[in-house]
Amino acid sequence: MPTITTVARLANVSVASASRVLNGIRTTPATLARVTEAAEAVGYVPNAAARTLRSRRTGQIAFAMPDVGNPVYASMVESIQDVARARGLRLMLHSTGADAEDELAMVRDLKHRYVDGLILVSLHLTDAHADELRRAAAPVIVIGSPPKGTAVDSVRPYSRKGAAEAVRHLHAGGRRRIAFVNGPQHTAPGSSRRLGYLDGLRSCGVARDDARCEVADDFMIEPGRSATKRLLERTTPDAIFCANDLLAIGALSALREAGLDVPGDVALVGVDNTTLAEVTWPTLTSVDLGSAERARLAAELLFERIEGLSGEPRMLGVEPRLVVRASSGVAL
Amino acid sequence: MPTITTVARLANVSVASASRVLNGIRTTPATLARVTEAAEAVGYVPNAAARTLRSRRTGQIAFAMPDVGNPVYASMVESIQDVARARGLRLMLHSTGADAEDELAMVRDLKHRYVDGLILVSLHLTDAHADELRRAAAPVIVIGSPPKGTAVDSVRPYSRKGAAEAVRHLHAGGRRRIAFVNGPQHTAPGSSRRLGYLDGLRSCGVARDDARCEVADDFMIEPGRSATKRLLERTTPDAIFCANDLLAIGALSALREAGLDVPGDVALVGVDNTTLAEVTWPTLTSVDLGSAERARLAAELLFERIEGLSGEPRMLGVEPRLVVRASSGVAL
DNA sequence: GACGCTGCTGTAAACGTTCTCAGTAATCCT
DNA sequence: AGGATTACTGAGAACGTTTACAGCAGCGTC
Repeated sequence: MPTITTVARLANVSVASASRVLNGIRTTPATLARVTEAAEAVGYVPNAAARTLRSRRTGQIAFAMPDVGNPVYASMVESIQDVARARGLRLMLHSTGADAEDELAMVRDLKHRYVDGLILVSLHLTDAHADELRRAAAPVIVIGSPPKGTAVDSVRPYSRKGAAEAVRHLHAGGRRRIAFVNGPQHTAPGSSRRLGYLDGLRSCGVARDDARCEVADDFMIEPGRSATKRLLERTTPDAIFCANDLLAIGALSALREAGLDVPGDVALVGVDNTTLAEVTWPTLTSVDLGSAERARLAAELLFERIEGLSGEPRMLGVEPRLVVRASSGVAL
Repeated sequence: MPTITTVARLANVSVASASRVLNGIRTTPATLARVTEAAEAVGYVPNAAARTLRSRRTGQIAFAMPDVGNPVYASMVESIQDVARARGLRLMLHSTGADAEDELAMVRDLKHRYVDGLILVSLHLTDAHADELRRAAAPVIVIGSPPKGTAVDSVRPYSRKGAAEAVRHLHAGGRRRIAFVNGPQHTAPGSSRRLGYLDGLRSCGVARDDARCEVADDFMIEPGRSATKRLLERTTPDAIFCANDLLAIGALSALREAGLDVPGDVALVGVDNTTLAEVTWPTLTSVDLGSAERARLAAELLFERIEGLSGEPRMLGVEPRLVVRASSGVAL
């Protein structure tokens, strides 16, 4: 494998000169030509480890998310990859399984300095996170809602607002018995979507009825299905707001099994506006929390930090947007 | 940032001894204790670049696929990540957009030695690929069908067989006008699924009718939709076999627009058995080509090569499996 | 008691870059 | 023409590890 020394020797210059040419620092046309030619001739490619060791830049960033299989995160990966590619950076992926310990390990691992920074999606940021984030060895951007006072850049969704909007949309469509299928309530999305649901009811003047709320074990299809079944055993809603699209898809199948028509008997709204929402039948009305956009912003915040920007932690948000499709039964 | 020198100094030993302890090479209990303690005390973490530079191992592998957004690849990522994590390796992701030049660049980039190996999903392996793969700087495993004689380990799907099986399934369900919506034919999946479709017809004794074949620009939903529309303009099939699930989902929406019932009027079968297949209505019968399994195998082949295994290129395959759901209109 | 082992340890080289610094050649100005 | 300035080059240190090698105890053997 040719090294820069090989090139220098062949071009009859010092390694320093070779390095300069290879890094685009201006030199005499003669040396430039000789080095370029030599590098070309031996097929020289700089060694990433050596370069990193010396320059303290890896040219890599990491993205850690709960689950690669979830289309929301897939879309985030896509966004980040776009930005990264534009800057010539490589993207390292890590699926944490929403495990706090694993998330923490990820932050701690930054000490190895194998990446220049990290974008972390966490559903539930604990004090331990805040602690670890404070002494992180490289810039970290959190996608999610860190508790007040956590010294970290973050990009958050306005879940609560979006959820309320969804409820109002259902109400405007004439629904009065609006149920709620949530994911785990101790997570940030779980708790804020619940608050949003309640906000929505309140702003429509509908009394809250806890019998209409059900919690699934996880933000996934199958848990959504069984939660909806439990819900239907004790109440007959004319609409269900689900805390994300996967839950909504589960609900769809439970409703279908129960012989209920969507949106005829029960209207349905999800959250996240994943690609799945266009694929179901009926197509799924969903609150777009701007995942792709949030990921893009996170990537850009990260790059600024990597470039050396210092200063107060920044907190960005992306406005929710209701995407109306067939499942909510409201004409456009 | 503490380095191994810091630790050595604090423990009052040489860096060599510190290194040995840190790498689990046996020493005197006394030094072991002193070094471990010192490392603990200063929060020492070895520097990845330095370690890589010296040991020529990065502890990273790369996975390059056409498109992160496609659930097939997402499931592959998941599989690979599982295996990688079990071995303490990190996973680098790259989305090529199915661009041959980008794929080649990926292989060439191995010369930078920032990963120990690469798993490459390519839809269309050219001679240029074969060439580049031969002189790859690190082990590469291809998921796909490299042309005969390409010196590379590969894990391939039996698309042709799977496609034929799908056609026979439709025929067994009483369908006689079985159409085919394919993706780009110059790709490996495109051509082999086409051959499989023809095999299937032949083995059922149904005459081939090119008017029933349509080609979409890409293996995606929207192209599938418009291809199906074109198809319906000139013929009235009672079944459509689509070259993958995304095309099938597009077909579903075109059929619905045309007022045709699935599976009543037209039966539908896709390929890949993605998570989407369970989400559509009706649920989608699909040929499972074992993506997750193929990815897992690829990862394992790769690790063996990284461990230093040499020898003839190996070629693995995974048997297809038809997963019957509602869209094909055949009782289970 | 001398000798050869065995088992640790420390010194120092190596991995492949980048970059500071000093030196030299070329150019400019007066 | 001579000094000041500029433009480029080369030597060599540094980045943080791992590891070959030599040194040196302590030990058992004859």
